[in-house]
Amino acid sequence: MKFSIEKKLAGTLARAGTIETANGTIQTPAFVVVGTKATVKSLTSEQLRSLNAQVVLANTYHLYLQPGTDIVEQAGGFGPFMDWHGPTMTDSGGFQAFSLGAAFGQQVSKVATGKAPMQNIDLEGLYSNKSNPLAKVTDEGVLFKSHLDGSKHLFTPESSMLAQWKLGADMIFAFDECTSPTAPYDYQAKSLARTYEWAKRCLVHWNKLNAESEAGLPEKIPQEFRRALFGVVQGGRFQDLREQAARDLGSLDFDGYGIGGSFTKDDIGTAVGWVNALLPEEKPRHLLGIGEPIDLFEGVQAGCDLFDCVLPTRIGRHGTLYTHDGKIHIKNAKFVADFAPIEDGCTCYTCTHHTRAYLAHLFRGDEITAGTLASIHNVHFLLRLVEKIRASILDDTFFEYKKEFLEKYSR
RNA sequence: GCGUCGGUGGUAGAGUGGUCAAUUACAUCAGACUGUAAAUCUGACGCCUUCGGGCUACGCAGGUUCAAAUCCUGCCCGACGCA
Repeated sequence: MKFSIEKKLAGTLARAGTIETANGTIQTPAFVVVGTKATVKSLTSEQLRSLNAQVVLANTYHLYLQPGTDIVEQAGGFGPFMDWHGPTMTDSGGFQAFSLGAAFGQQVSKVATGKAPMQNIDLEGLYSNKSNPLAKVTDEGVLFKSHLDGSKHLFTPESSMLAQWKLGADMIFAFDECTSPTAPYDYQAKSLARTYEWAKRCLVHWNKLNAESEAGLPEKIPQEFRRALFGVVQGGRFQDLREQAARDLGSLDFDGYGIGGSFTKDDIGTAVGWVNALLPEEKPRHLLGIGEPIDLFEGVQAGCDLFDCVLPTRIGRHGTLYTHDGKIHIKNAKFVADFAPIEDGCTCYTCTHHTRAYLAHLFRGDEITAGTLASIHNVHFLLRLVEKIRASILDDTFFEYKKEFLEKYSR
């Protein structure tokens, strides 16, 4: 992998650039579509190509459990397995330490909502084993109970590197602990220290795997074809922890950085800015799991190059669609006889072929095509949005575009 | 015509003297979802309310009872059986 910065936006941390990989080039900032189990839910790889998706991210935990990393390796990696031949990424399984651990059975997500996210949460319950979670974090690694069959599996930095090696992505993430936005300072600090130790172990093991695979080769693999390892910055909502993590990880020889973990809706841009101000400028930064339109503007402005998010496909499947005037719930009664497209002027397949009334009908009838058509529209919406953000950096109209978009979107 | 069974909220279908404005499911109306335990989950769902409660309701009309969706009588309607 090779990252080049094409243009920096004056007065901000934002930049536009390119990431070259063995499987193609990514224009950044870029929105990475999430294909957890080597499929973007409800979409075929052909549809991803039609949408001009640039890069797909799969998940180590899910593919390790099913069908198993060896099967994926035999297929040539998760990209070829799913007939996706562009750039790829895999997440390390670290997020599942959160979603199957502290978040299990709680109504917390990685982005806390509300003005006082630390209140009204049962911390006692969160950090005891009351909710009987499927993941338990120790210094050695994370002990998972499979959500599929209850079987137990230990993920360590080393096993995650090996699994990701087999999954074959161009860019992979270090194994980290994604903490809850409700976790108190003491826990965040303790977890951060652990994630730092894990980061070093990941680096060592990843280098070992690479060295072994290159041993028999006549010459060294050129940088752009080498597979990349991204370190993951944690630290919750605390400035000192975030900055410490950025300095510590920034001094290690990672190819790029992921920014993970906890935020509140209001501090995404701020907290990310703390981090990116300290991370090495010449390496790409991926804001993990973030993808509301507003967050994308904030993240870019704060210096992020890559974003991934399940929202477009998840909320799409559940009947919520993006428009430039804000989100709409297509199942609402007012759309049953609305024969306009989801959004006038939208060039996606769904909008150029189908009406709101048809979508409303498919959703009400529980037809699986509803999820597909909605996902096509939502993914198209976010991909085009980030493309426009990129263009606005290149021609110095970022702030005008941001203002124009947000005024309409959040009106 | 006789006999049997049955008529419950938008639908299906529980309940068979008080704890019933009535289990549940579906439908309906809304909401949530940010490195996917997610084609998922949550709330509302007779009318009114100062949120204490009040009112009207289980085919219709009467009756028994302190109390009826639940028991009795008549009527109307439906299914099946016998003529």
